[in-house]
Amino acid sequence: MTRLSDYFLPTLKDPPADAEAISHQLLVRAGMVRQLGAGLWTYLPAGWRVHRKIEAILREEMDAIGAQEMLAPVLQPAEHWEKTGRYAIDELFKLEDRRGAPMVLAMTHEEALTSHVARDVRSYRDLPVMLYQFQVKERDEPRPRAGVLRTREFIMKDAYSFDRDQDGLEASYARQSEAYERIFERCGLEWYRVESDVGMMGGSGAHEFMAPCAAGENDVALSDAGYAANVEVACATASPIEELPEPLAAPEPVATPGARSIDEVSALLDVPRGALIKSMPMIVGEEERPLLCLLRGDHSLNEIKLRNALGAAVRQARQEEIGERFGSPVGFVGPIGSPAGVLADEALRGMSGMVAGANRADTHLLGVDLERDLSADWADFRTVEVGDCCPAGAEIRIEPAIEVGNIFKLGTRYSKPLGATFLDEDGAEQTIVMGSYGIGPARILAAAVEQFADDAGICWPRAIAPFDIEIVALGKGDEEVAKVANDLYEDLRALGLDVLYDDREASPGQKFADAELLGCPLRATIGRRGLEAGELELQVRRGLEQSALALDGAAQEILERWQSLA
RNA sequence: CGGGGCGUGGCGCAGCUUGGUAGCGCGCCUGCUUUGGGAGCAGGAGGUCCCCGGUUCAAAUCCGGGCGCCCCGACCA
Repeated sequence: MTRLSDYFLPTLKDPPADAEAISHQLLVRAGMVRQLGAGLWTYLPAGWRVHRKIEAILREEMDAIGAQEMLAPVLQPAEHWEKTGRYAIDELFKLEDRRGAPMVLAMTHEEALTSHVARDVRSYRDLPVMLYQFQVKERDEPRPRAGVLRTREFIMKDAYSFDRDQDGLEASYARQSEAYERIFERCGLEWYRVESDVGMMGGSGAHEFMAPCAAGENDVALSDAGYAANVEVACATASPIEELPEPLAAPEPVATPGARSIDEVSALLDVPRGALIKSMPMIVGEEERPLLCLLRGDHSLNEIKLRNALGAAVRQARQEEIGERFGSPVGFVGPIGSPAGVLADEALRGMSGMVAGANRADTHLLGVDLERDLSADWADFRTVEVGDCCPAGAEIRIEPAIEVGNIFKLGTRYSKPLGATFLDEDGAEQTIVMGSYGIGPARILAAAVEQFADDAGICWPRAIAPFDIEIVALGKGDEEVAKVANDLYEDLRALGLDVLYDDREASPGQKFADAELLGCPLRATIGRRGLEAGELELQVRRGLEQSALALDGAAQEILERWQSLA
């Protein structure tokens, strides 16, 4: 019997001073997690129960699509990471064994799993295969934050698909995606699937599963027409600029002494910020090629989109490089007459009467029309903004969300360097086509706290609550109360519910407060008052609605109520 | 990596400016009373004041160095 009097659930009246995020505060206060170091968290019994419930759901859904559970080590020889070129990643923990051999702590398991498949899969007959595990990941995060949301060590469900060709990958990817939808639905989260950047994973396509919440680290662009994308990759049509200056037959210089920023120039010339052309000196790729990137003055550059458009790494030019490579004083850089290549953002198409830097101190040009005045390359590399229009014409809004899962089409990013190949029907050697699919149970847990908490504490979705119901017995030493509580406990257990029994010698207020903090979906209160009427009181945690229940047949009634909860 | 903040009993904090007995609330232990919304009374336990060094008769307090943690940004499957 799980009695609170001997269960390790150290609750706190006040949140730790350094906790900011709601999930951070509540998980600590409710006695579910404790911090061991920056980004290093221990799950106490109640918190671990939630984690395990989430794992169970993941396991069922992975098994249901034919994925096979296994386990690979966290500590790995560096060799495999050198082969895939990921040994240089800053977030990768590196160490040496006693012989001085370079080792790493895995941040994900593509190298390990792909190596095994490379060794043991030889024939098209062995494919496709989908493997998964729950395993610790280690990442030397530059900044762990928000309690359990961004940590240096965490458990991930990571799955990997191995197919013989792109069609196979597409099918595996679709199966995983559908499983993910069922998983987040079952966990009771509010969630959506968005297009995402492939990032350091490499590969040809990716989606993220996002749970909207205040503590979210990602910004997601959404529209009522169903558009959903991480702002890192989101594309939209810009809202037009009102009151553009008159177009001119040709660009004309204008004195703008000391006006180096968009705001200064806009104020000095009395034109909207969007009438300016923002010229951003960038340096592209290994070869350090200078490139002048042009944006509407009120827009901002999205380095990820730019990198993806160029297919190369980019960075902003340093102050001294601007003079040397872009031939202009800082603050007056512009496209016309620029020695560097020019790449204009699509939002500038068709605009005339624009203001741009003149590549001369204290001077700008009026009446610039990019398509008329120079031949630039064009691409979409601006960050979308609230009020833009999605492809279906609906207005874009942006909200914070936490990434709870992601799926990647890896292609041959790992199979090629690790030699994961097979022989096809014709005896020809082919490279395996891969996908990878990750979910962080801790993030599901934290997102659920964030999404459903109220002033009193956590309100767990039914499927992942540490316990289904908490019985609160009132009245110290009242044997009848204790007996009724005990009986109810056993009856509910027999019906398959997880029950927590608060049998402590604490005041009613304290017990109620702790129960609401922990957030089990139901609370059954048994006290003298109710007993005399032959009743107990049932509280639904979400909404705190209370009702009286006849003691006779209470367990069955409670089960039915529980089944009807979200 | 840049900016800011914090480190004093389990939690939240005061004390530091102006050096001299380490304090408050909550929690914890014991006893009695109390039991439908964080109870009352009485008694009690618990602190290398983050660490190292310096100044001083004397350092939580002043000085130097280090470490840890949090927040913002950069970064980030």
